[in-house]
Amino acid sequence: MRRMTARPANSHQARLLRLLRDGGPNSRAQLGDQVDLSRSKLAVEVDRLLETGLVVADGLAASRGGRRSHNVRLHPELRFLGVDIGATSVDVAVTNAELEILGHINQPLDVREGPVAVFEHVLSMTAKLRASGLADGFDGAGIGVPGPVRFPEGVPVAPPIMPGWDGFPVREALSQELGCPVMVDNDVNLMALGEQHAGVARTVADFLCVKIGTGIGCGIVVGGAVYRGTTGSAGDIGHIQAVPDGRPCACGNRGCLEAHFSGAALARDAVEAARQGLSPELAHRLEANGALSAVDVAAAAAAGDATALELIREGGRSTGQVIAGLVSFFNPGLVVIGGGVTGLGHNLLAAIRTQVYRQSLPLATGNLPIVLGELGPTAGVIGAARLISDHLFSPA
Amino acid sequence: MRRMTARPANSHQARLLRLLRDGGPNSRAQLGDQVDLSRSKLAVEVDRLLETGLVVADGLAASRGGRRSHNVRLHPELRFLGVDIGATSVDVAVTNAELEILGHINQPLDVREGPVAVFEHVLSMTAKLRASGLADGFDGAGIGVPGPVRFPEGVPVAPPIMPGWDGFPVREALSQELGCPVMVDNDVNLMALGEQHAGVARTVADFLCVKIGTGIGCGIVVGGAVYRGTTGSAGDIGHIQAVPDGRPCACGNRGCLEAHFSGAALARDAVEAARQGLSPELAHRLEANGALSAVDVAAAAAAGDATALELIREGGRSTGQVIAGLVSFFNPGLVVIGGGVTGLGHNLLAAIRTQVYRQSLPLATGNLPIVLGELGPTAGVIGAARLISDHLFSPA
DNA sequence: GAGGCTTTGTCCACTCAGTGGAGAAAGTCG
DNA sequence: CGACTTTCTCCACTGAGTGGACAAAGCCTC
Repeated sequence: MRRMTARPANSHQARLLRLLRDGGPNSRAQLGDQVDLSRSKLAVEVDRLLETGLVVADGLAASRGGRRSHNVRLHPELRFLGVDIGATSVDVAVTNAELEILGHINQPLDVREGPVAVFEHVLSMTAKLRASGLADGFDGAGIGVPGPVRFPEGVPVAPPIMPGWDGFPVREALSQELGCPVMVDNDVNLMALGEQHAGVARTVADFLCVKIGTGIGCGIVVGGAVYRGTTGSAGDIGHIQAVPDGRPCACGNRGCLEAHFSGAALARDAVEAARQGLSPELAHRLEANGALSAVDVAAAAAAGDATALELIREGGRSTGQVIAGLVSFFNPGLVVIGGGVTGLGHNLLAAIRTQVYRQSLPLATGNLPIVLGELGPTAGVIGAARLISDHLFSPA
Repeated sequence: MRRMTARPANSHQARLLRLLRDGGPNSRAQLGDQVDLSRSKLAVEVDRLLETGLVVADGLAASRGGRRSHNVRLHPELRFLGVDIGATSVDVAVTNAELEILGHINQPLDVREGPVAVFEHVLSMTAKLRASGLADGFDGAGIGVPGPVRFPEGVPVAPPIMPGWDGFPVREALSQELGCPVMVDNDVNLMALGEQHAGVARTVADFLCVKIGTGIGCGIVVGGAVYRGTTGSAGDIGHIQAVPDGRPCACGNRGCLEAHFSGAALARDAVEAARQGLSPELAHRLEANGALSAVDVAAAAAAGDATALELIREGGRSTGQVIAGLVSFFNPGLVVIGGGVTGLGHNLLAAIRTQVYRQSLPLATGNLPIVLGELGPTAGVIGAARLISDHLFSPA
């Protein structure tokens, strides 16, 4: 394989590349239906893309009632790397130019081990994917980290849960290691991008994507583009007050959403309930594993454990309380709920919905779907691939 | 005078018109410094604008060390009308093409009288302005209403405080009466536009503009453009819960921000305090006027009345509580506080700041100014003029 | 006030993006 | 096989935009 280095020379070419990425192989004629260019001009730009090698001929298409058209597609050997670093695990995936996942590895890993250790893992996972023959190099990589990022530079800033990463030049370091362009973003933003690209948010311009994992964050999409805020911390809703004078939070305040509901908080509350003898189901599981997680709570609730169910409902209420405010403020066209805790499924969703529909303005909730993400654990890596492909498929 | 009907023919002309609007009279050479066009092309576009009559010659500029340049400016007879309909009063102003206010009238008026009655007032105020010789017609008008608007059509939707207006074709009706293009928006959005154009937010891309008047709303500016949400209700923060299990609100919930702090709530609390004998100052003023408003509370606080001061602080805390959440979520570069209640001045601002800086994330508040609006009651009408001029100064 | 330098404005030949029509090539359908 | 449709290519033409040459009009110094 040989790596592609060319970039689209103008906005038309960029547009065409994205159409081929999102729509798959396509004929000149079909592309022409979508781009508002004369056939002549379109042919010229496609020919130029063929010259660069970004696009290749792909045989003849079926006839639409006349001469059969010559299909073109993105180069089949293009490869993107998507990396999603969570608080407690890492996902690495290889995609083709159409952002289809060709291979995907997940590994538990504590982000607090610091950038150097984490990078070692990421690189060894990458090596494994390469060794399996899916790629012998990458044309671009996207990487998500669980904290705020100064987006233009690709550097984490003051990340609360990953202190050692502050100012670490993630973009530069990874770019050097992989020998390809790299873009860095918050993991929540990448989840939103993923759901927008291939999930439930495909047709919505303005939406929120709430990720409930170890912590809680919210991806904000405005007019189809991720909004990152002035310092890159937009969507950091974990420390919005959900319960006045509530539980103390690591941030120093009380009643933060994250202190009341998140993977960590739920595990803590479950252990507490088990110890207090409130839930035989949870106690049983605690004894078996020595620890509890959202999965245990979900299983207990499914088994009819009232305490577990109440924990989920209570968390949904807190989350819904905060989301209700955001919905009134932002008036989104869709709210996506994702992250590890979504294993709690319908019970959680129902509690959130109830709270939001009760508290937000009717005009804002009137036609507002609140749904679970569709892509599960792959949303992040797809979003990462989408991030870098958006970058590469834009005029140089 | 004769009205201008031409529109810019392309994006260059639109750009030039906006530069002349925001920078005043300017020479071709100076314009060239700002637009990244060759002098030849620039001259062609300026000549075309001169032909349309949108732009006129304006004498010679001072020398910059060589040949003196010929200035051009927007046609001096262009007139925009800015209308700001509040809950309890109406502002109407005439501006020139540079959006400088040439005349401004304010009149108390209850918006609940309905669109027909309000329009009658607006038109008679407009007639007064025309009679004073400031304009004999308008090239465009912007109008703000205190409720959500379906922006593309210029029609209020389900406005809680102005029930009779639901679905009333404001844009069409006013356009017909005035014989010029009209754009309609939420009054809060227009305040944000005004502060962006000529006030404190001139250089900020992403900011929030919180307007505390009879109700409370928030203008959202993303990347320099007003964000309106999916159904036009974005920024409607008056019914976000500020105090759990707090005061009952007209919307049916409890503890809404508006129920705890707004012009209406403050007046209610002040009367209550006066009646309970907690505040001699307020009681005195209540007896004198038969009613109390934010102005009275401000005066009482300034006179050292502890109860009045506490009312302000308490309101600031509630408001700050909600803003803190929005700041964490939105990560703005600036928060502007405006509206009638800003007469409460520094005490209010200090309470809001304290609460926000305490509750929001350090990264989001680190370099975040929270300031009072600069334009006071003229922000709305300037924003209205800006709205229509943005529309007219964009390619047809 | 003459001469040199700078800035501004005008003119013009040239490049290149993009259009739209003509017509060839390659299909389908009856 | 002929009529019709769709796709692709070719080409003349338009119009946007560039950049250089040059004239006009200012400043400054000697």
